[in-house]
Amino acid sequence: MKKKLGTIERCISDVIHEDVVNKVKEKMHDEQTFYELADLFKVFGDSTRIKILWALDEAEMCVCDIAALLNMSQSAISHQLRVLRQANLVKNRKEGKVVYYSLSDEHVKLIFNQALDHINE
Amino acid sequence: MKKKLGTIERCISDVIHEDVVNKVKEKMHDEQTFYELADLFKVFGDSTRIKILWALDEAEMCVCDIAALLNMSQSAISHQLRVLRQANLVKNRKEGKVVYYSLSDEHVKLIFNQALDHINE
DNA sequence: ATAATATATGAACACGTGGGCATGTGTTCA
DNA sequence: TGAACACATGCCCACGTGTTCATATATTAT
Repeated sequence: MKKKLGTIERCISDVIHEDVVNKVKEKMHDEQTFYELADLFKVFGDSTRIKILWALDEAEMCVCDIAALLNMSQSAISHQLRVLRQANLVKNRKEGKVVYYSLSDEHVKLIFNQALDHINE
Repeated sequence: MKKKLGTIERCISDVIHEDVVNKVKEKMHDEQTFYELADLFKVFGDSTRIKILWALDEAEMCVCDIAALLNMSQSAISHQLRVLRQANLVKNRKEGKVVYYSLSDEHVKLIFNQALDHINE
């Protein structure tokens, strides 16, 4: 089964398993799905945001509370909450000057638990 | 219940819910656990790596195969495989010149599925 | 209205990271 | 032994991102 690939600079060899590659290629999701997945995980990929999400799973809290809990500036927390909002991971409710944040769905906890399972071998 | 916090520049107010914060603080995981979680998600937070992981869940593949499948350079794939190896997400098996990669455990797929659930509302 | 306070946001900066390029390592084949 | 090839890796740079600082917005109290 000879290769008839044209002038591709990468890995032109008979070792490449064209059948496998083609089979996998057929089953591939849209490019966009992978980007969306990566973007979601990107949001989880910061310890500050992880802490915020974990904390909000324990209790609804305002920005002040979270800043105090994590010993970080209000601004930093606010910026991160924005990211979490845009990713639809948290929702908020306003009560006077105070804005209370909470998780917007169950998936967060489920994903966390799977990840913890992995970390703990 | 007045605040007795010293000279902290952040959010010194009576609105802060000290009881809630303290309760959540008690239940907090180690700092390190959060970092490990974030680091794991960081690995998932790149579309190239996501594609590689997804592909390896479909079939064991060599570096060449993956590069061809994703239409990327061998170097780029190799760099990313290194990241995945260091995160213990993939394992490899050498056969002559060719190195075959595959997923190292089930968690990856489970985490993916939860994430897809979230994306699809 | 003015002051005080909770939160949001824009600009700027420091830092981390993905991938290209060049090269090194290990293996097969002539 | 030497050429060809699969893969790994170090260096580099362009780009993205988290936090700080300063400031804006919204709400309450005086």
